Amino acid sequence: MHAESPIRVRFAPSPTGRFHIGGARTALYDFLFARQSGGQFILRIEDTDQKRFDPAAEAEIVESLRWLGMAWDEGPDVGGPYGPYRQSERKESYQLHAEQLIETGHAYRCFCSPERLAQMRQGQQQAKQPPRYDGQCRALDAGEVLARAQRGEPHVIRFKTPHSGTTTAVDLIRGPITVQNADLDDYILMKSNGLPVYHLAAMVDDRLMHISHVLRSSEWLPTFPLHVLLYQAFGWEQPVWVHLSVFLNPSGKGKMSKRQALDNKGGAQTIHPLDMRQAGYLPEAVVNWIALMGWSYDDRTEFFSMPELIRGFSLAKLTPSPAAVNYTKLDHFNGLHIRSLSLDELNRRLVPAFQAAGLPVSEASLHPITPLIQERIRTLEEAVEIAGFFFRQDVEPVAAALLPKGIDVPQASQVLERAAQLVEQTADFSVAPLEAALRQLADELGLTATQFFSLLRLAATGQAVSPPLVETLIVLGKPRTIGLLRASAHNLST
RNA sequence: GCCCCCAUCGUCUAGUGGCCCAGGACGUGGCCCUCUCAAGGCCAAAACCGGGGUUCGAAUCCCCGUGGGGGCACCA
Repeated sequence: MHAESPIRVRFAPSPTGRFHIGGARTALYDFLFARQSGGQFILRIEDTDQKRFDPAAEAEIVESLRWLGMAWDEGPDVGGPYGPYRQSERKESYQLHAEQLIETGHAYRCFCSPERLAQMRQGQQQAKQPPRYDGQCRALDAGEVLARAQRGEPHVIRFKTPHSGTTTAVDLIRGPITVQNADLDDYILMKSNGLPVYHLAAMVDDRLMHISHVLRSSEWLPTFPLHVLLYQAFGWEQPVWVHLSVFLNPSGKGKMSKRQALDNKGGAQTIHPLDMRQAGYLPEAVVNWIALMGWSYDDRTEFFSMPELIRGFSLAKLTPSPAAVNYTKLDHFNGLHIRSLSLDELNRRLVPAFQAAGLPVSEASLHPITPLIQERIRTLEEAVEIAGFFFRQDVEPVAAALLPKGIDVPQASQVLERAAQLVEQTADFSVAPLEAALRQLADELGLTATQFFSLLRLAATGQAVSPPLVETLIVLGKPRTIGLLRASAHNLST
């Protein structure tokens, strides 16, 4: 806890499933804190559970963090001075530390079978007792233990939790938390397969990797005292502990989970960063959004770029209460970030969205369209909805049933023909003159601008909603505009 | 059942004893702008969980309730 010691933080996910925004936020706070303090951000993979291990999960973690713009200084792929950075590759270290605990009287070997433990737990639950190890192996004779172990009898190593007294664990944002040691269990530290459990592995690694601040989910609060006890048993100085609040479902009821997030209709509500990428969200927006769930800067500033977050982040402004995920706010941030992008940058990011929809778009062909839609879209996906017609050859002619109020079929046909003629005769096909000419024509025809432009919009785009019409016609070009207007005029006259 | 954490508008939050009959943002409603849709501008409704203390004074401190969340695995 020395102020002078270098700041080192780690994000230590377990590769057991899809990577979600809860993990992303923990990583983000780690990253921000490390960057602003000139410290190191370390990625450590906690893969000690063979049963739940999923090789695809580590790839998703890496890909997600990269997409979100968080680079780590040490990790399984880049190495570092305290590697390896995968716990499955650090077995010996855990074994050594467990042995040390046994030697110092802080741990013991337990030969109880999983079956016996299950039975014991069941009995305790029926008797409305808290399920805890009954300590049968705790006082085993040293000679017997040695003999059984040497014989190869399967066993685990348990922490010898004090039966009396209290333990105080200090969380940076919650203050001291004191518990009765009697309420704690003799937790398993090493499984019978020789692999450590989180409690041992994480503490040993944090120590060996010189982690100065531990930022982790508040799911660890219940076993926080055990972790402190472990540090004390080893005689180590503790890091600064920071437990981050959990994310709740949008309803505020229950911990955020995949199932409930997907239950909400609307489809776009995913908790996975990579799905957000696919749905047309900007990494800048996702980062901005998750940064503000559990942390705040002041009483008014909400828009942040990554550099601004690095500058403004502070552990002191973290909040301890759980936060319900709010997707409309994500949309809002995405809109803000889309509008803050340069035209060229937005253009570049828009191309893949159109291509994913099967439209033949290039950066060059999209270039004149991007400025027309920048302030109209909230996701990159929406760009396809609003401007996809530019690249489609199958725009439907106006149907009689869709005509704007106050215009009948013969009149509509006539208006479109007149508009086509006007376009044909316009020498200077640019915004100001074309708009002036069109408005004059609307006037001559006795139509309001809304009626007139609505009709043209339908004919030129096949949509009731589009970018500004005059600009749209210019991008479409003279021949295509004339063709589209006449196609509808013709369609309505037959 | 036991243990732990949390508690300000619907949601995210500001607030660390007087600046607060509580500020911002999203969303919602209205108005303006306007060729549609947006964007933008203006306005509005909307909260200190309850009860006891402490104090000249409490959203802020303490206690008790209540509510919500988390945990109680040879998972992390």
